[in-house]
Amino acid sequence: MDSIVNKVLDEIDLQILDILQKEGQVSNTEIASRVKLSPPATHARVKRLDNEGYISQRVSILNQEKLGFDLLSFIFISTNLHQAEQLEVLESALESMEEVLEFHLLTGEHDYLLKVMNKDRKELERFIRKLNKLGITRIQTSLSLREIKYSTVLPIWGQE
Amino acid sequence: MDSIVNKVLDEIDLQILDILQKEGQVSNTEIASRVKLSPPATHARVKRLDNEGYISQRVSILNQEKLGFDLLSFIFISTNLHQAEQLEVLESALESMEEVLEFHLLTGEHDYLLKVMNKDRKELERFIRKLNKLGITRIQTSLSLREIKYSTVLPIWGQE
DNA sequence: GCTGAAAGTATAAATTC
DNA sequence: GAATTTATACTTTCAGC
Repeated sequence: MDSIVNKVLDEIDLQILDILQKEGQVSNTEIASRVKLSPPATHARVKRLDNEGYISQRVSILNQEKLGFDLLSFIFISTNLHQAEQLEVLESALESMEEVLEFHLLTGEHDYLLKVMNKDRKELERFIRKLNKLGITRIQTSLSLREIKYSTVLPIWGQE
Repeated sequence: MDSIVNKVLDEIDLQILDILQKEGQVSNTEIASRVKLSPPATHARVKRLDNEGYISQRVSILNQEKLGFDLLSFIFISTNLHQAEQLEVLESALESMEEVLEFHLLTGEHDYLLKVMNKDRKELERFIRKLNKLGITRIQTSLSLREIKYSTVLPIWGQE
């Protein structure tokens, strides 16, 4: 046995979640046949998993290249802000920017990592200028030359 | 006007893609009413966008916390491998690991960034040991203390 | 791209195990 | 209590226009 998970989710629930996280489009009927349950029973489980918050959202992943997004950057930023309010302002400002795809507080003193998607260098430059106005003291930008893997799939069966 | 995009995709196509990337579950009927087209016309567009590869995949995003994934890390690795074959072996080894959610080649000499999801420190330690066996000379690990934002949505309307 | 009809799904209710 | 079967509403999808 593994963790808390198995106390509320059985094997079939995990199977369903794993199907959904890999193929969001698959029909309830199809899931039912794969987990060897009737469609209504399966549907009830999916609904339960949804209501209980195991499924955060269903989305379509668009093709970055075909839509002209050629410039993915990872930007480390540091700040010398210390008051909680100031940090909150900074965080909500960055969070609301659509080009910011991910935003993490990292270990260390007020070090953040941003994953930023832009169409081109000009847009990235504009973005970095916006950062400068927010009380950020240090900015270190790394460009992604090639995205080797991009997955939203959690390794729910563990790894060996 | 913006880019190459608008030569093959009109405003309605972009609207459809934007709806889909934010709400993968929404029905064709609903999309149709939002873009003010009939369901069949809308369906034909969605199918076209799918066939032409604008939609890479449809997925469900699961709740990390509820499934016990408490440890998200960003790992920078460097290698002194230079032969293309060796690098390919390294890349495909890392790509196939389920705990590796993202994998990017960055600017610089053979510097990669990994986004790695683990349940706990023990699993992360096991993962790092696996890295050591692959000819990686330098490993720098940053832990995410808090995920402030996580989005798969491309800013297709541009940013201001 | 639209309208209207046919096929296929999802979902609710009633029943059984 | 949970899954199944039966029945209904909805959606997708295929004609013809």
